Amino acid sequence: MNLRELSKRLNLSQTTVSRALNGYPEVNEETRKRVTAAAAEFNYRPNIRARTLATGRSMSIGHIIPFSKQNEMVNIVFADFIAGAGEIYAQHGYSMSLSLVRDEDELSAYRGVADKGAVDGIIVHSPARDDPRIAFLADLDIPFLVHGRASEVTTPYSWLDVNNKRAIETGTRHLLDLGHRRIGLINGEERMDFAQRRRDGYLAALSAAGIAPDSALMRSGEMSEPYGHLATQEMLDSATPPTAFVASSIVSALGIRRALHERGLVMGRDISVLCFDDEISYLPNGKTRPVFTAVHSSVRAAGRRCAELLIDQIAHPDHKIRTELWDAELAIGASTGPCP
Amino acid sequence: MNLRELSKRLNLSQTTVSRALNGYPEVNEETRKRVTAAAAEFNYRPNIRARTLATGRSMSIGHIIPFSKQNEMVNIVFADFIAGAGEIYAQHGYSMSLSLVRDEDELSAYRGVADKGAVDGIIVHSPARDDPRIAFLADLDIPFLVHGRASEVTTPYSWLDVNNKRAIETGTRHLLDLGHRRIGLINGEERMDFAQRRRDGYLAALSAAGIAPDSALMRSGEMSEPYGHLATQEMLDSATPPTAFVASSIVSALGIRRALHERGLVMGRDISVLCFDDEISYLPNGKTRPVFTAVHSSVRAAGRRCAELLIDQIAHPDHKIRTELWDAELAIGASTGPCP
DNA sequence: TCAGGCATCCAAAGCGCTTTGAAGTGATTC
DNA sequence: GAATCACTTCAAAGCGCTTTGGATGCCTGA
Repeated sequence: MNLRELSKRLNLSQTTVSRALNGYPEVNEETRKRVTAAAAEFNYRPNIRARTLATGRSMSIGHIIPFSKQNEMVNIVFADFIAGAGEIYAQHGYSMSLSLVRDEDELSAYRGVADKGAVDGIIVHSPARDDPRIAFLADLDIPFLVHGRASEVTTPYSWLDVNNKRAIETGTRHLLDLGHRRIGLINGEERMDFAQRRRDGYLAALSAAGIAPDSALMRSGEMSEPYGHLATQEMLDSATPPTAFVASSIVSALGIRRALHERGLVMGRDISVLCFDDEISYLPNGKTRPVFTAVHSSVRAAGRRCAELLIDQIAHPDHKIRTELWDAELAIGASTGPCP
Repeated sequence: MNLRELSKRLNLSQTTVSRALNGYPEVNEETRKRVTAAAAEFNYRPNIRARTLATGRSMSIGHIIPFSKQNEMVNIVFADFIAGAGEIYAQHGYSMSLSLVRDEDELSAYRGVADKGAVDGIIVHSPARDDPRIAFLADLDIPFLVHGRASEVTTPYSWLDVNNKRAIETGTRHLLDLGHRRIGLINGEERMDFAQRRRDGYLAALSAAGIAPDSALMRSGEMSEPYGHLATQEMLDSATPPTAFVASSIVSALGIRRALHERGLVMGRDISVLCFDDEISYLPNGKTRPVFTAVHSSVRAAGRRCAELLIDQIAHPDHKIRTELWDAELAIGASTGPCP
């Protein structure tokens, strides 16, 4: 049952039926009732593909999600970001189209996203510092927005990011204020822009306190529980172990906690732990009394806001670039205390 | 630059240009070269919307992901499932379209998925026991496959599921074999089909060992770290605390571990913990020596297989229903030991 | 010489919608 | 009585591709 068929049965033109169903004003109320009744009776549902071609808009937003072949990991925060963005999309009648693209894949692998007309806009996740996707998309002349930034990219582009540097700088200063002098950093992979910025924040805080960085205290790798565990073990085994840790993710922090427990160390007393907390829904840090002292910023809220910004950008292609920098907040939890 | 424009410049018909670009045999090699060269030169990319309308296939698979308003959670395993499915889709030229649908939303909220022509097939996630989506989709007459099952639904449908009952039954028996008699169950929400089946497995194992179930030892709720923590605390505070726990997820198991540590209890010695492990990429349980004794089954592999089954179903709409039941494997880790 | 076959290419008809521009009603106004 | 207007409705032209059902020319073999 398509529009032509339906309009024939109603003895009306396709125009009228289409307008009746889409709520246009120039159609008699009585006619509209007849039409909607018939549509329901014959179980008519418009073909979205045809509509999409006729209107020139696909009402769909693409998400490009990198995932590394190496560790077969999708970024931890992704599910919550999507949940936030999905909420906004639903409100505006958009749907969401995903492409998981391996690190090593060609840019041409953005099938279903970069294809002309497949989506009305694109959100880019977890950019690397010199992410080639950004120039590629700018060239494609399609609205897009980056969650995060790519410091080495010179093309202008829209983005929303957390002030990662300031966040970790603040967190590290908190540990310094507690008297810690040897602070371990367990970071994400530093080709990722956010990881680089977090390291910068860590270094800035040390430097402000007049402490020389020690490369033995800085690790970067996948943000998984076992990596946090491993890195902690190794640092604690050194001759001059750290008295505190800064973790780039609450997931790595879980690994730190496990390593400390195994050695009978009490978190917040013997060793302090501070982490960046994206407020992942199934790993909440506790509202009133956080388990981990953390700088936190809701990735779900970021998803919502990115969706809003992109939709706005699609609606008004005139003023192009928009950027937003969010500050993370420090919340003191049970995992930090004065340097013993 | 569209097909017509391009064919004009080449002094060829649209037919020939289209065929040249899509690799049909009935076009001169020389002409094909000219065409591909011109396509590259003018940066021609076919409009996917038009193709989709002309071919009648959207080359896109929809995923319906429920998420509960209540706890604002997207199922933990979702990201890895998607990563697996996405791999297969990429191989077959499909893209992936997501709809996050709130529990309380009407079925009509499946915009962009149930819309006619938007997708060629659908994967349904985390079905409830009487999930209304299944009958709805069967009615829509579109290929779909359920990851999991819905016991109370009578309409036949395709599915892939883990044998949740047997898995937890096996796990529970392992604890019983170690001498445990009071075993706590920390389950997911039991309107979810898998949670119900896991409870069934737990009860079956107890019953086989001649142990009467104790409702004080059975909890169900969101599969988050804090819930695991809370449930454990409460059970340990009872007059007759359990000596072992069965957790429905590795995430709840993390909460159990935290609660035990807080009380100075050693996991695997004082209290045993067994969990169901979906092999989430950033919470791996350890290959050689698992942290948790667990019944495990890869949700990423499930994603891959679901994608394969659905694509096959789309290609051969004739033999309709296909089902697959996977067995989870028990792997002994460090978290279980003889009842003290 | 001509039928038949092969290799290329093409015109045109969709796919199922939206939207433009125009036209058909009565009712109202001058 | 003609002109104007608001309200409805419609025919038809796209949107940009794929695909059907021929054409066209050239070569082969009888």
